[in-house]
Amino acid sequence: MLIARIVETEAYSQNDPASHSFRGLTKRNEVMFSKGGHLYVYFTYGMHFCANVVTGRAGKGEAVLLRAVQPIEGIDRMSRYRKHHSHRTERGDALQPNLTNGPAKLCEALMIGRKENGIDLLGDEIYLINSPRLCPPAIATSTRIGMRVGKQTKWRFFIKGNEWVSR
DNA sequence: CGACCGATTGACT
DNA sequence: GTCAATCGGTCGG
Repeated sequence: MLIARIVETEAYSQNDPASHSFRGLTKRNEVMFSKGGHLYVYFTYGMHFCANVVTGRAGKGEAVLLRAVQPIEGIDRMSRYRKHHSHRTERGDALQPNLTNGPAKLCEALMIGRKENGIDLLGDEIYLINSPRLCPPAIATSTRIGMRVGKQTKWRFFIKGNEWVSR
């Protein structure tokens, strides 16, 4: 059993030029158009996987990208699944964990890949559980990371000050 | 069919 | 800060 706390996300919707669903349904993004509560995993840059929680009604093409998680249980196994990583990395003057602080890193650490695309998150393989609700001041927002279009939309959400956030 | 490129990462100047 | 790795999806001809 691996347990991790989601500490950073980004939102994507169909009328959003940065979203995979922007140009409509394709083989690759079909899970993104499924009913909310499924896992949409995509392969990118020829080597990385990234995972999303589908959030909309069927046909809507809405999902939330998991950008960073904080290991809660099984951190030793996660560390083994991550191929090339130093435990900590620079962020300005400070050091921060390097295990699950990025969308492709967390997939590697949690062994999420092609096979996990389309998983029903209400099942027993991968699922979400509640976490104590955070008050708004504890959540920060910003523009999303790594895109050429849709840069201005502030749909990145992360726990302020959490050291497992990607940046 | 060929060309381009990406919701990234790690290594390096 | 820059850049290569590496390949499937997407689009134009």
